[in-house]
Amino acid sequence: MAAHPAFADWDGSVAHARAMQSELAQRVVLRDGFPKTLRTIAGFDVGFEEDGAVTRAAAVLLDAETLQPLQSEVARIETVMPYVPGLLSFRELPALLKALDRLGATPDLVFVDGHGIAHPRRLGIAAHFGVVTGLPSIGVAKKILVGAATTVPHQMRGAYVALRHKGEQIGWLLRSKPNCNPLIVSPGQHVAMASAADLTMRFVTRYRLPEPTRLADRLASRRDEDRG
DNA sequence: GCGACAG
DNA sequence: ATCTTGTCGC
Repeated sequence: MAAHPAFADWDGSVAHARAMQSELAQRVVLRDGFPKTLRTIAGFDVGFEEDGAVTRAAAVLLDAETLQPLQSEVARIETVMPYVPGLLSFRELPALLKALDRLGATPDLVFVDGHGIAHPRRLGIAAHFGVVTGLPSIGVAKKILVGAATTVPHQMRGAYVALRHKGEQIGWLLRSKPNCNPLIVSPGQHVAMASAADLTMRFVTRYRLPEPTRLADRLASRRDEDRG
């Protein structure tokens, strides 16, 4: 099934995938582990072609200071698994890792479209990506998978409220843009809960999505009649 | 048992 | 995720 070494020991079953998530979740560290001054950051997202038969991942490297894109890569692989809520990383991570490979560079921080620890077993695709690569990561999703917030964030840009699940905070609902649905931001690897929202807002310009994820989104989807 | 369910 | 034009609201 999966062709990437990170999935070499997976027997292909849903049960084993869940067990692997629980084990990998133990390795997630919620402590800021990135340079004080970010040099480069990257955004990752996935899209599909050929009716889902082909998985296409996009990676965009940006200058953390100017937010200007420095490099863009698109990787394609044969789709390895259907979409199953909670097991998204087993479907999309192989392609994302290939895109990171093509990037060659080592960004100081990575943003992945999807959840970090805001997941049933605390291992959303951004957290999985971080544990496997060792890179600091943050998950930026558009919808909640699990958990709930007591209130909604104020309409002011940058406002946020906690997303909780089973007695613990698993992320934030962040109003990145006024009058737009809040983003669900959660730490992946080497990022503290308290820093996740700030770090994300740091890269939001005039759109709902932060630049890293927004640019990767355009490349992964077929909106920008593409390249690669 | 019944719904909810990232992309 | 993906198929797709116009339209309402800030």
